[in-house]
Amino acid sequence: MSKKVVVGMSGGVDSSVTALLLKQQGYDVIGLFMKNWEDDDTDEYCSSRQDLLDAVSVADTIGIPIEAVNFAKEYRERVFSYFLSEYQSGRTPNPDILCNSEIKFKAFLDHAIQLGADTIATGHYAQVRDVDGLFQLLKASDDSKDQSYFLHRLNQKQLSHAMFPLGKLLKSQVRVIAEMHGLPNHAKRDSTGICFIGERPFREFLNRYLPSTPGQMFTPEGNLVGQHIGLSFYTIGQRQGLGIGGAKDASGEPWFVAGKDMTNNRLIVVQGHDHPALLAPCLTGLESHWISGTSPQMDHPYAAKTRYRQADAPCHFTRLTDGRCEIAFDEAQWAVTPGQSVVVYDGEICLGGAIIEQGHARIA
RNA sequence: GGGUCGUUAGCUCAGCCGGUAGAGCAGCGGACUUUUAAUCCGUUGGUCGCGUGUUCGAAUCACGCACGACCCA
Repeated sequence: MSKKVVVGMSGGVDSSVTALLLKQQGYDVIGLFMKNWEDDDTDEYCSSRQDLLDAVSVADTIGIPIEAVNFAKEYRERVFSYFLSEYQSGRTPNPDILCNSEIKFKAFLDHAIQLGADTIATGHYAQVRDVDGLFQLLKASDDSKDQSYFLHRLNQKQLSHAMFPLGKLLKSQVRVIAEMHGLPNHAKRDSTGICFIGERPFREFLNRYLPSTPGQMFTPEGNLVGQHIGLSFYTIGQRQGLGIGGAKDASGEPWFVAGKDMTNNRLIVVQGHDHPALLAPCLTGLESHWISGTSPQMDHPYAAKTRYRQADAPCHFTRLTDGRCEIAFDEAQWAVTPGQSVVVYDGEICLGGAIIEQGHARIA
């Protein structure tokens, strides 16, 4: 009897090819379609019905069973509530990281185990390596699609049950495979936006859940330069949506969000992409999570990124108390944003990371 | 009361000695992207304060008016 693997199928090309490859390798593959968001099933942004149809169609083509599961309650409780409270506190969370550690590799994994499977597979671009019983998360071969950033909060148990069959493939190869095998969604657009919620006018979406408290925009020097609609609706490094054009001493350069003064409800903005207030050579992190179970070494050169799809930046790590840590970069990083995650790499190995508490102007 | 300067796209401004207007920012759209940003590409938009005059022709010259800033009394 072949090994049973449950594949999370989204209706997209990546998870479809994942299922296809596992089937070809002889696994007993079961497809599961997750529906985790149903707040606005009626409106135009809900594409999950089409996604389900695509997933079913692909399963049919491949010749595997598929069923749908609904973790909307879990998603709302474990991911979305956090997402909202973070925004309300003025930070910029990354819900998809939580979605992986709490939904796909927890609720979904548990469900798969109940179905009699020992392993789940997803269409993530990343790799797992078993080194004498210690599971490592590695970057994908296709560096431009690497999604280890989103998976850095997985633990040993979760990784031990995970497979990422696309880890050694290029995205372009995945599309070719899909087309070769006649998968009906081989040309479907890559999905973007928050996992399960999708892409949508973000302010409008947030505004449905969060109160907006308008206030004023100031420069660090204390000059009033504009009005804001509520601090929750901005993030560090943001340029668009500020509505500031032409000031008295205007250099003609665009304006960026450099900070938030929550107590006075003020948005701090600066002019020019390279303004020093946007640069931080150092940051402190909260809720550190290390995949191996132990934190990185203090005197070892690592690389880290403070945002998804950012180039790894050389840095050094310092462990602090209470799950906090400090990361000092060789070169200052642009728009280090509280609430986002800093993810640490040792070469191709993703070590884990922490939630950014604050960027600092100088190394402590 | 007198004088100087200013009034051009949503904002800040450029348009030399006349031939019916441009740039940055903002805005909008697209690309990139399973967070949010950034970045890149493209793009809308102007009775040139109002009136009269000079001229073949005025945002550009002259005169008057309005408004604004500053200066002298």
